[in-house]
Amino acid sequence: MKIKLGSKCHNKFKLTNLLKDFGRERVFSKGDVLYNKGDRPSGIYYIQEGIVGLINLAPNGSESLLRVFGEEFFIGYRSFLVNEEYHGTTVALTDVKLSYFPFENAQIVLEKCPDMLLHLSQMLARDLRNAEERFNDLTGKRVINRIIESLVFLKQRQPNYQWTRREIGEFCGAKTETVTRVLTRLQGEGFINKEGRDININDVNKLLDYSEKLELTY
Amino acid sequence: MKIKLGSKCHNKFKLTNLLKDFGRERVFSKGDVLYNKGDRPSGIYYIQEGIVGLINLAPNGSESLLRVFGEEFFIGYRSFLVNEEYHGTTVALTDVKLSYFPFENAQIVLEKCPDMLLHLSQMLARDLRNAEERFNDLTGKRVINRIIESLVFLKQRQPNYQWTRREIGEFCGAKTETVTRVLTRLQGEGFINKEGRDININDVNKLLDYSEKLELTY
DNA sequence: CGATAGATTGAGAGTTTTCAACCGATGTGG
DNA sequence: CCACATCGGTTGAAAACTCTCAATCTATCG
Repeated sequence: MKIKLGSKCHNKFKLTNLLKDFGRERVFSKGDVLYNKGDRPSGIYYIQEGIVGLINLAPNGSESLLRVFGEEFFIGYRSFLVNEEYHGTTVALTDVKLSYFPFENAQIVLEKCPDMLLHLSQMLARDLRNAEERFNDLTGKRVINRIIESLVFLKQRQPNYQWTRREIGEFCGAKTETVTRVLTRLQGEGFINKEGRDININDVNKLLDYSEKLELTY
Repeated sequence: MKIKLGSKCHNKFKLTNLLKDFGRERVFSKGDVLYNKGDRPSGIYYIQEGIVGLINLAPNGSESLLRVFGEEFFIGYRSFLVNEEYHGTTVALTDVKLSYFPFENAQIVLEKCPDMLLHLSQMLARDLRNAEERFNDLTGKRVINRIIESLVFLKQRQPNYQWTRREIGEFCGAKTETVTRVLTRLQGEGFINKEGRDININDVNKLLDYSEKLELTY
C-alpha cells in the first residue's frame, strides 16, 4: 500500500459506493440516543442527513457537548479504532438518517478502501487539535470570549440549526444563564440579533474583532 | 495491506530496527524547546530517553500542559498526519535523547511498517479520549478533584519525575497556589506526604476514594 | 554562601454560578 | 381553536469558588 500524505481525505465517489454496498440504513428521531457512554462499539456510522452531538455527563450532572457531526461525517471511529468502550453518548440533535456498518463490514471497507484509515486518522488529528484548543480556552479565556467563539464555530458548522443557549454553553463550559447574559450584551452592542430563540450574527469578523479587543482588557 | 484491528500497537523489535536505520539521533537539555507552536512540521520524533511536555500558551499568558510524553513515545504525529502547523510547543522536561525522522523518512517507515499508521491512529484515539475527558472535568469537577486525579495520573506516568505544583496546575487548569493549598490539605488528611518539593502518595486507592467522596458533596 | 526557582500563606477581589421567579414560544389534546 | 403543559429564555440578587497579589520561606545549585 502506498500512502500519500496530505492527500484529500478520501475519494468521495468510491467511498459512497462502498457505503451503499456495505452500510445498513438506519433512522433516528430528534432526541434519540445512537449509543451510550460505556457501550461497547459494534460498528461505525456515517451520516446521510441530520446532526448528531457527542455529549458527556459529569458525575455532578453537568453535561459537555464534545463534538458535533453533520452530513458526511463519521461517528464512532475513535472507539472503533482502539476497540474501547465509548467515552461519550451520541444524541440526534435533529432527525437523522445514517449508514451503519457492523464491525466486520467496517473492516471490509478498510480493506477495500485503504485510504479510509488515513481518513479516520486525519479526523482524529483534527478532533484532537480542536479538543486541546478548547481545553486551553477553558483555562485561559473568559466566558464571554468562549461564548463568542463557540457561537461563531457552531453557526459556521451548522448554519441552519437553531443552537440553544444550553448547547452553546455545554460546548464552551458555561451555564445557560451566562450565555443568555452574554447574548443580551452582544445584542446591546449591536453585534448580533436575537429573533425569538434564533441568533443572527450581523458581521462575523466584527464580532471576532470585538472578542479579541476584550481579551486585551484581561 | 491487511489491517488487523485490535492488534498490538506495533512489533517493537521490528520498529526498533526501523528507527535505528532511518532515525537521526538528537539530544536536548532540560528546558529546551523541540518545536514551537505555529512551526511547520518537518518530521516526527521518537523518545529514547527523557520526558517531553506539549504546552500551549493562551493569549493572556496562562499555560496549559496538554500532553506528556515519556520513553518510547512518538511526538509530533498529530501535525504530521494532517500536515498542519503545530498547535502547541514541545519542551524537554528533562534531558532528552530521541530519534528524529525527517519527513521523507517517516514516509519510508510508514511504507515499510504498515502497522505504523494504525499505531499512530490509536495513539490519537487515546489522546482524544484523554483530552475530552479532561475538558469535561474542567467544567464538571472542582479543583480539588482535578488536582487529585492529575497528581495520580502524572505520578503513574512518570513516577520518577518530580512534578512541580505549576506543572500539575497547568495540567488540570489550576494556579500554583491552589495546587499548594490542596496538597497541604491532602497532607493534613494523611493521604500524601510532602518531602521537600517531592510528593508521595501514601495509598492511591484511598486518595481516589477520598476524591470520589468529595464529589458527592458537590 | 549567595542567588534563584519553587513553595507557602493570607487577605481581598472578581468572575461565574446558583437559586428562584417570571416570561415567552411552541406544541398537543380535548 | 383554545387551554394548558412544557421547554427554552430572561433577569436579579446572593453565594461560592478560585484567583490575584504580595510577602515570606525553603530548597537547590553554581
